[in-house]
Amino acid sequence: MDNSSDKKDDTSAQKKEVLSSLQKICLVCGDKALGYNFNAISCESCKAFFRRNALASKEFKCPFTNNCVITVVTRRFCQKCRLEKCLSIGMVKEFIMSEEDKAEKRRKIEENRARKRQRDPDDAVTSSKNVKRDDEGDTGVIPLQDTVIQYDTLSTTCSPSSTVQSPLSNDLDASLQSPQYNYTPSAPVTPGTEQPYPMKIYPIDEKSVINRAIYEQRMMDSYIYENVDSNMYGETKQNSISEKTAHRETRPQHVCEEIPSTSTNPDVNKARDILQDVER
Amino acid sequence: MDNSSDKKDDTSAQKKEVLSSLQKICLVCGDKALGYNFNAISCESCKAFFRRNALASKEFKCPFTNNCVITVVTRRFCQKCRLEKCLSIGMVKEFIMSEEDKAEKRRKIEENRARKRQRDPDDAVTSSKNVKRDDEGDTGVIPLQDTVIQYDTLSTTCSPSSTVQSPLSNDLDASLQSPQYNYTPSAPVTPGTEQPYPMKIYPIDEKSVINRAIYEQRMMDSYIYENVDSNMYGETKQNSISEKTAHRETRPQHVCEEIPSTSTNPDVNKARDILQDVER
DNA sequence: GGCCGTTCAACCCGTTCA
DNA sequence: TGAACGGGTTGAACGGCC
Ligand SMILES: [Zn+2]
Ligand SMILES: [Zn+2]
Ligand SMILES: [Zn+2]
Ligand SMILES: [Zn+2]
Repeated sequence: MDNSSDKKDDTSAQKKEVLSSLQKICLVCGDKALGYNFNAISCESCKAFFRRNALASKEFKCPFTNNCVITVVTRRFCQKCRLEKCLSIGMVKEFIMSEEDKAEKRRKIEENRARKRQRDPDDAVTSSKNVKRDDEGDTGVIPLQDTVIQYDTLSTTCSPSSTVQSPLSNDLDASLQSPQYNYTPSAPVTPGTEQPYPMKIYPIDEKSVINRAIYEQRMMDSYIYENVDSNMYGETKQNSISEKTAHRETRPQHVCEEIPSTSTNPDVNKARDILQDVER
Repeated sequence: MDNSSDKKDDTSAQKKEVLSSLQKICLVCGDKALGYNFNAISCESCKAFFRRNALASKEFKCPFTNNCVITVVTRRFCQKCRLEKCLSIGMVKEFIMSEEDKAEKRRKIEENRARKRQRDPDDAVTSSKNVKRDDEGDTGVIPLQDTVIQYDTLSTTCSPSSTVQSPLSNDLDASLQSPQYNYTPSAPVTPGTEQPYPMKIYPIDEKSVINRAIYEQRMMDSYIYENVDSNMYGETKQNSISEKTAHRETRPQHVCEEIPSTSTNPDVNKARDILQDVER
């Protein structure tokens, strides 16, 4: 069908194109993907799905074998398996902004807007998102539309076990015994500021550590593509592309930019631990 | 300037539109349909009928010869044949919410309502006004979305809520590819030790129907992919603004959607035949 | 340009009521 | 029984920071 791309004339541009097209497939459902979302190549819908459901405290249930094949068509049919697949292909729920993060972001945006408006008063536009109604005795200055909602409150109970293990780490280790993973037990990880988080929410520090780990994971993505591919994620399309070996050097860099830089802690070991924890 | 693809896109869009208008016909009775219900294009009445009766344990009896032609007029006359037709054209009774699910949903709605009430204790419905200022005149009024938050804190067990879940793919996979998969009704394979649905047992024949639907679905899948692949995945990118109606193409879903005219599913073909008959 | 969150219309499931 | 409706979920499009 794609006769246009038949010519594989080693133009690196072309190669790259093929490569990129290969990677533009959601690892969850096979739909078209634009890039990474929460650390995995995924489509817009799976991105939204993951963001909406991964932090929910409730657990979906699949009345069958917890093995539903997720495709662009069937993805809506079983939330449980879809979410599980999201996790198994490497989406990281810790990357979802917490309520606080979101609030802060909103605040920042508002700030910027205000600044800009001040600079160009004539062009005033929408702006203020939360106007406070006076008729109600609201105490705080909090944006009213999103109540706090602690998703993690209580109920850590779930996830007792079962579920599939993330193939990612396993495959990683197995397929390429990366020497870079020789970690040594040390890791002080300065506790420093203690976060009053009641539970599962990772303090900033830890989060950045996770990011670090994620970075590594990403580095491995290309390998996964090469080795695992069709057999692992089962029947996602026919896929067939033969020149897999060609795409070695996927994605240039841009990996590090995600790291918030709040903490420069090079503690990869810990990161890995946490990551595995997370994956579990 | 890829006008060629443009044209193709156009054509395809057009075709799709025609198709979609054609498909707004209930596959069961020929009445006007609004969309999919329980995985098949069907009218409101057949939807209600199916929901009410598909899970009923009692058997209907055909007053005639089990061969009733179901039309918008005759659909009331024989429940037996109507239900059968529903199943044969691809409606899936597993998509009907279980009692448990419904209760959960009700509870959730109630919860949301309460929360909202609490937030806006004063009157309701002030949103009649659409403040859609674009240019200027910063009114200070904000859109104030009334959609609510997604993750509600603590719902314990969750459930599928509105979207249907179905193991379809799984079953499909199993039954189509591994014949050894002999699903025994007694063991729905619930990892959870507790009893899921009170009546989650699927008789064999029913299952085959599901599988057939799923098979169709999968066929559809590849069909869609082929079609979409070139024009949409190829250069969708910006896609430009254009009409809103144009976007619908990414959503191919469901079983017998755009089956051209030759379907691999005899039932659907038959349904279509009958349908045409009916229309006459 | 990548990747977050946000928005909103469409979809589809259940409920209600005549 | 079926038309009308309420509402949760989904996903495309978009805004915005980096
Ligand atoms: Zn996806
Ligand atoms: Zn499932
Ligand atoms: Zn009908
Ligand atoms: Zn009959």
